[in-house]
Amino acid sequence: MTHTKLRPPTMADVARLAGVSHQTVSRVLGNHPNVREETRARVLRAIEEMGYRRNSSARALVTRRTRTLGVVASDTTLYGPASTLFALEEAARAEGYIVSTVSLRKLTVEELSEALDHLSEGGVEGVVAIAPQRSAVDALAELRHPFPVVIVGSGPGVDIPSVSVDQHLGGRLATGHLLAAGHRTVWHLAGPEDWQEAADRAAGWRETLEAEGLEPPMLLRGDWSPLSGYRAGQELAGWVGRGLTAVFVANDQMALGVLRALREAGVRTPQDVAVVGFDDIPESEFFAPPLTTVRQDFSAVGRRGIALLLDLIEGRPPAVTSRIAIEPQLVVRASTFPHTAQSECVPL
Amino acid sequence: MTHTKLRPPTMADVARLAGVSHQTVSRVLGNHPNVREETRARVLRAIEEMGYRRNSSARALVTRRTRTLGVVASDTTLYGPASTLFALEEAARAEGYIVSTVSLRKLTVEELSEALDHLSEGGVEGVVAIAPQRSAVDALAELRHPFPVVIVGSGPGVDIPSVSVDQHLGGRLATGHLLAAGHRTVWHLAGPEDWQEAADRAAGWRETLEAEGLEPPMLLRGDWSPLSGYRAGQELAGWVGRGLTAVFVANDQMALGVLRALREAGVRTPQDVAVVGFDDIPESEFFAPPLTTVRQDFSAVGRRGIALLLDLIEGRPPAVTSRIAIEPQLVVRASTFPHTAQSECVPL
DNA sequence: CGATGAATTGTTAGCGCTCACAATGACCTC
DNA sequence: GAGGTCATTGTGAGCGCTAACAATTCATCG
Repeated sequence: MTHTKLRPPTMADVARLAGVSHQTVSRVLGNHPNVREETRARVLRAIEEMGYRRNSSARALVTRRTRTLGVVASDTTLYGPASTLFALEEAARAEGYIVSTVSLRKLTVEELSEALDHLSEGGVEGVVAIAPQRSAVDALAELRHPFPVVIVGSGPGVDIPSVSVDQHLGGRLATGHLLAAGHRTVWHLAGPEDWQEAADRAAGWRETLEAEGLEPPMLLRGDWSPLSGYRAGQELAGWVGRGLTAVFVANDQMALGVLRALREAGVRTPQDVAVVGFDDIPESEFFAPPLTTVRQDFSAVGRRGIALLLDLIEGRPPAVTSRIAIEPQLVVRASTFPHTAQSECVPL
Repeated sequence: MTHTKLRPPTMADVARLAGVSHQTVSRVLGNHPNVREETRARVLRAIEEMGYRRNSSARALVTRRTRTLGVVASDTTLYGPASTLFALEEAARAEGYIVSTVSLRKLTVEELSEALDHLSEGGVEGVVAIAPQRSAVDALAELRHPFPVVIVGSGPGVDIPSVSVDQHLGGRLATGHLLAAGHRTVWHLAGPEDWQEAADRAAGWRETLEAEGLEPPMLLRGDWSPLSGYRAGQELAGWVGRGLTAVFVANDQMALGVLRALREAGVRTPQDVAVVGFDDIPESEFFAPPLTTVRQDFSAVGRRGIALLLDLIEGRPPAVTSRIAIEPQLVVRASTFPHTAQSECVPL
């Protein structure tokens, strides 16, 4: 542990010790080719000896590059946002960028505006916003900011570059799977109205039913929490025996609540009602019963998001398009097939 | 959206437009008292008009303060680390600091060393390490770094300032609760050996039993995952009828796996075996049955961690002590009392 | 009415680094 | 051996800001 309050050594100090000019030290640090091997070694020794580290502020001042990206997120203790955050940081670090994060409790215009200001003070070169609500996207579109912004987690909406998972396809996969299993229709417990993902999943569900000439049953809404799923589950339990045999729930946490409500109502899963979730959180495999769900590749979202943002920062034309959609994947478990006792993905 | 590639306006540009010196602009921005009201207004108008923002690098260079803190974490998609991360960022932002994060997959010496280097390049003034493994703490103690480091999540260990929840107390609370409910003894499924938290929880469990003159039963180990809990649960099921009526599981995710294994083995919870978890993840309330568990105040950990780090950075003597422990809290649900159908904390 | 001090504003000097360019010297070529 | 090339190193300027000090203005008072 070495943290003296004295002024840390500068490049000039190192240069003096190594008997060269400060510029030569800079060249060594910058891996400039034209430095004699012996000189380089001497400089490196001096750096080591003094415990020298380049002053990032001075460097940033002259290069006009802070190599720092910002991320704005909310609900970061939930699996989805947490995974996205992780993926973004990892991808950014691989490109040599630092990531500064702001985690909001709510994505209101005021909070978003403050967050962007805060990050701006931190000197970020660009920002990724994990903004799954449409209202947040709209707010973002209105805000002025001196750097490029990429949205992650909301599909096409306003005119801001975005990366997201193809939620519509996810909804089709889930619904199609249930129909293929022989169910006459599929009910849906959706997420909050304002969420783009919720809307897209619901749209995928509705269109799949309509493509089969089926009239979609009443749509229920939750707020992503297990509690809201539990309440919806109680309502759903009342429809068992009146045509309800399959439910597509818009996320795994709500599905957990639904499973509990059904269980408490004496409804068996999957014999009486099959349930499909969305997200594939690590716990899903161990629910009662293990949950069939739709897995999203957050890592890909993170990589694409960072790549897109860097394109924008560098002024390059964005790689392919600036509206990137990533394919989700169905994971079948016991909550839809009574005889699939275990996961098909991670066999026990 | 305003991000031109032209050089952004400088303080001098603003000064020219406002008809003052750049220093006066600096004074306005710094809320210096001795600026005439009319001048201040003129400067603010010019700032507004040009969309001026202070260059943080130039500022940091001269003040020698980046107002940036670093956080190193791993397993950030898990509830505990994610909550801690969130709390740390929120606390730091409240103090006007930016937070740069590095999320590692494993806390090896190499990864930690690279992480600290990376953050150092980012110019952090100090770092909070969410390092629950003892090996990580040891590694941290050996690493040289030019800024103070605070550890969060590992109790007293090496000579590094730390903030953590009193895991030992948590273990006592859980075990005491089961004994008070009339169980003759309590089994324990612990976390990985290397984790300080796991060791502390196990120690609390063991000492509570020993204080009652009881010989602690065989200790089982998992890796925090539901899968490892499931496997341990299968083993535990074999001991039912041979003195096993209560299990204290070191986290909620493993408890989920235990519950599933018991259920599959035809063992009822809590009638045959009572189960207590640890963490109080949002899902716990909806497990089958709802899980009695120990809740940790991550928000307090975050605030205290940041406060401690800032004390160190400012060179102040740390507020009280540099070994802070925060009290956890028992949350009783149906997995220990058959007749408590619902949570006592969040009534449905 | 000129002196006194407080309020307000301006001037100058770096912070530590990179960039552009200049200088040096070794080594060729004709 | 004069001129040219290349590799290597040094010099000077300036990035945009704040801190210290200097200068100016203005109200106040003996």
